Amino acid sequence: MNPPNKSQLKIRTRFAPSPTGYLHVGGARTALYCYLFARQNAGEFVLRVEDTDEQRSTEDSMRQQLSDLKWLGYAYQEGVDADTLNDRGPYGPYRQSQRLAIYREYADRLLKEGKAYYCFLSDEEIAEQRAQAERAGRPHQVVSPYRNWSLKDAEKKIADGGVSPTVRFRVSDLNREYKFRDLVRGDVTFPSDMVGDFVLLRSGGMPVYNFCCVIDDALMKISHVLRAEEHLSNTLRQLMLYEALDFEPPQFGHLSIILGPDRQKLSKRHGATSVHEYRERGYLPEALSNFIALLGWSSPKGQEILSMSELIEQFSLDRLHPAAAVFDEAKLKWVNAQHLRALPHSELWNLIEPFLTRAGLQMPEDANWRERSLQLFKTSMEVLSDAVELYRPLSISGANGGFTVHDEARETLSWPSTVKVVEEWRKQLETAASKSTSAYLSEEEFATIQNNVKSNCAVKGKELFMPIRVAVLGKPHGAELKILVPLIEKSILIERAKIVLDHILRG
RNA sequence: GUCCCCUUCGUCUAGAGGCCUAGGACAACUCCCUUUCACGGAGUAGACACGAGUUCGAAUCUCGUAGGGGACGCCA
Repeated sequence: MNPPNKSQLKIRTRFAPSPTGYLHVGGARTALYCYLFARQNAGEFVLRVEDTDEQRSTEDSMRQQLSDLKWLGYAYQEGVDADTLNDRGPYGPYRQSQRLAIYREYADRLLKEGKAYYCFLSDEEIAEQRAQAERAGRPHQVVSPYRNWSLKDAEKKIADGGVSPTVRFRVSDLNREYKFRDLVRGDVTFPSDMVGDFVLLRSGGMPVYNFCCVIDDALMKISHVLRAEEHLSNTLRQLMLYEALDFEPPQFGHLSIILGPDRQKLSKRHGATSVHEYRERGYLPEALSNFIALLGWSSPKGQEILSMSELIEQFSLDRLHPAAAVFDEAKLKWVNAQHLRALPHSELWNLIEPFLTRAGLQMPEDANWRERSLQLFKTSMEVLSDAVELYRPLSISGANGGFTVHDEARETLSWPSTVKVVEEWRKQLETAASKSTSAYLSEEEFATIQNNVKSNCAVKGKELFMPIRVAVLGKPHGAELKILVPLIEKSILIERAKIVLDHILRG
């Protein structure tokens, strides 16, 4: 169990995505841990949108990310609502672009107290400085000639017009070490000269990440900041700001990053990186959560398959692993398959149906038919989209389920007995069709037919089953015939047998 | 380049100085079940990055080395 923060009883976590692109699986994991930790401690989980990058932020992206978060089920008490995009909660607004006045106020305060200053350096001058530092092998830090200007002089220069300065934090006077205890890494120490005077407000007045982040976390009373490891060194700047602003810092925990198979930071060139893609491919939200939870955390019971409520119950900060983890899709698939199989059939059907519909397939309405089909296919599915190829031969939407004789069938078709078997299969089906008005064969009828084929053709084993399966599916491998065949209309079976016969005759 | 972080089977991890002949899971392989495919079951193989130290004893503590990652933005 995690001890409460000494100065704050209420645990409050936040997830603060920037709406540029899709929700990344790494972001999802951060959100998950924040959610789990808050839930487990009867705390609050806040969603804040960090949209201070005017160029790259889009409302579309925000909407998308919030919708993916909702799909994952990480409900937050406060923040931007996924459906209405309206704020919810007492510490709003929750979009940084709507908090500009707040940031300005604190910037003015720092300016007045001499902890920050106006800087008139141009992009070109900064680039030149960096190039020089590079050549000299010095740290790439900005040294502003304006750092010693008085606020009055700077304000006068601004009043004269023609300039739009940035506001920089004055770290150059600081000369000390900043220490903090990271929730996942332990004690971390940074020397203050690790960073140069950094920007608080851009020349347009738009604040910068490190500045907003500190103000918002403090104002929103966040107790625990769990975020990705790439922010570890930002913590130094933020600690300086907490001090300058006289805010009490939260507890920080820096989560290891997620790597691709080549041990580089997971990115698009590794394949799917967004929650959205996994959603579209037919992964279950509980399974994705289960899998990403295990990337850097382990169940104290050694459990591999955990439901959301088990995650909430078992999660703890002290089991967070500091090393980077490789995203292994094979294991994700396995986890998904486990969750899939545990689902009640009615629910499973509701989940696969959209995939079938999107693929243009149509299945019988009959509940019993659906039940039998799921029974048959459930163990062959790892992701929901696997249902498409499994169900395609059962579609009643015309075009005979897209039936074709598959390449895999070549060997079976080359056997001398195959023609005989398929021909007999067709004959038996036609007889059965003429005897009963039911569209489908019963399991018993199929058994009888199969037996007739067996004795009339004097074949058994592979020579019996494989040709029949080719006549049903177009390939020799697949589901068990005695359950599969009664799921397909007799007329369709007859048609397929004819197609296969035709195929053999044409060579 | 500078600073910070990290390092156990191919992958995710367990491991808090003796319970470690290093455990589990995915993947791989073998066998069993099975008319096929899958499911399921049983097994096999496979790791403490390296080097010093501390200690009676080190995967576990310390220091170095190497490798990987991150930061050094008017991105977040």
